[in-house]
Amino acid sequence: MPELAEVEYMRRRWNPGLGHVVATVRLHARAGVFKACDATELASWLPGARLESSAAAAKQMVFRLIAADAARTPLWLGVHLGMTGELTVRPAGLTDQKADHLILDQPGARQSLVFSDFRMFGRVQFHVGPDAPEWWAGIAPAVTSSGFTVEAVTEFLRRRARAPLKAVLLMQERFPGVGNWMADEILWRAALHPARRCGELSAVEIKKLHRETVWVAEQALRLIGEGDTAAERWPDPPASWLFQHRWEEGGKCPRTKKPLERATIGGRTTCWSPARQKLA
DNA sequence: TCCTATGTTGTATG
DNA sequence: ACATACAACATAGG
Repeated sequence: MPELAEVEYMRRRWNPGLGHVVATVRLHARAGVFKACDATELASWLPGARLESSAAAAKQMVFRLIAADAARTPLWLGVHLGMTGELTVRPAGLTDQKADHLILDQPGARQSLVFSDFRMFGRVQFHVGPDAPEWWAGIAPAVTSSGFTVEAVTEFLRRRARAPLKAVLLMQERFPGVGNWMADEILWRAALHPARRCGELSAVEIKKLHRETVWVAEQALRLIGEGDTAAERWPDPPASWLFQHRWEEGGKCPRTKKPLERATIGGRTTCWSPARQKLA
């Protein structure tokens, strides 16, 4: 499920754990969920550590802890939700579920912090020491930051001149946090056909693409900021967004009221409004 | 049975 | 070396 704003929403779900000590850790190292980290190291460092803070960037989350050793060693716990990952806070004492991968018990708060993901495309990362690990420090500047410039987008599109716009918007090294629905939303608002080749965009079109990328990210973040993280799901955007119509059969473009189209572009199911987004 | 799914990565090909 | 395309990963639901 999770793209930029939804990842931020999931991060906040573990907020009740801030300031509390993780007494015990239970991990179920199935499939590839722990393949990006040393699960043994994680299991030896986390017990006794206190959760200090958390942050999200792109589709990555980091939870910062202070270890229980005399040196108060900083710990970095990373979570990527993949397609179906979830973070929850569970009352202490409940039995583990089938899709649970990592459970941090905080008896002082009578709760456990749980990472579950039935499809197992999610990833846990772990790093010990004062310096930020590459998987966190190496994330591209947020699309809502001053580092996301029209010039950077222009250069990026130029180097990928033959690729369809849709495929390039999904590239995390320039559009961190953008996923399938955000890419479609951005292109729809910018009135750009998803199959357009990146190299053929005018300066004005690139500017529109940049502006709508920022807008969609900002609005999505604002929207989920109003949501209750104890709820089943984050608040969906209003009906004026393509988001609300992209999956429904016979869906209509909220702007032109003409039928939407769906096809695989850039390897992903893509929805667009032919009346608004032209190829030529 | 076959198809789909809001993600990333490894591999093949150009 | 770089850009591009696509199978693979693993599971559930229509």
